[in-house]
Amino acid sequence: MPEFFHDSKLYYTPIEFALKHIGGTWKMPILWRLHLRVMRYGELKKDIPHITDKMLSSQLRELEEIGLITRIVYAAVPPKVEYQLTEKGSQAIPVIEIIMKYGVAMMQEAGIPYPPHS
Amino acid sequence: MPEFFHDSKLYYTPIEFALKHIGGTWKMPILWRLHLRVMRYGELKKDIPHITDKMLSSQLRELEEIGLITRIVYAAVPPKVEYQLTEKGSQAIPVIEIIMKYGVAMMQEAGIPYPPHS
DNA sequence: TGAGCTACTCACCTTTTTGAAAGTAATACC
DNA sequence: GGTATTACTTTCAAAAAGGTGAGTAGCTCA
Repeated sequence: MPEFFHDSKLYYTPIEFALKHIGGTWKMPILWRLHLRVMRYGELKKDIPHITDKMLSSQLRELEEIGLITRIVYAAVPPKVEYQLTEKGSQAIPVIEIIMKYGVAMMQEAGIPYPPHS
Repeated sequence: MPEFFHDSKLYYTPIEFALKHIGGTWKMPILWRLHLRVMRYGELKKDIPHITDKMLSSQLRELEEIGLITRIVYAAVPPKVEYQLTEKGSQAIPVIEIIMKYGVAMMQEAGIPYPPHS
């Protein structure tokens, strides 16, 4: 059985392990934006519709922990913090891109227009 | 805001919509096997470690509902039911493949051997 | 003095997903 | 009659994910 432990969690497949890194509702939208440019916390929050502070900061922390992004703190008041994709993080971008394209294709097959008129 | 409804559920991104089709712990492992060959319920159950009857049958029903697989019932006792990937389902295979490869790459970077000796 | 700014954290709650265990239908075979 | 077979369903429980609303630090500027 191809199963394994990592950080005291049991995984069954590489798929599960992959989605531990980039899965959930918010991780891919965050990574995608950070691959376009370095962004501050507040910029991400404005740019990602509906995300809450709790989800944004928890997901950023998780992404930092597994090494996909870097957190850069500037000693200033009010605070300034930037997030940047790492080399490891950039490996996720082609994966995210193909999932996005698949999603758009499925939407078209379902008759949903996208993007919903600009 | 690029958000939309489908089947009375609100989606924020194409990524979310894609993962509605192929996301969760079990859908990709199922689809991957069915792309290799047509399989019976019991064969899938034996081949996918740890999956329970509840998860297998519920995931198969969801995949059938959105048209990624076909359910073929033979009038026999005891029952015989086969599952087959549809044309629409086969569109998901390249996506699954790239996620699998990414998962394996992440495992190697984490020092986890895969497959864990055959 | 007091409001404003930024990047958060915390406690609590609801929803969604997954799991465990048991039960069922219909027929064949002993 | 009793057992085996296959493909399920049902109920209850647990865990994981996500959402809500409020609060905080520390300095600046009016």
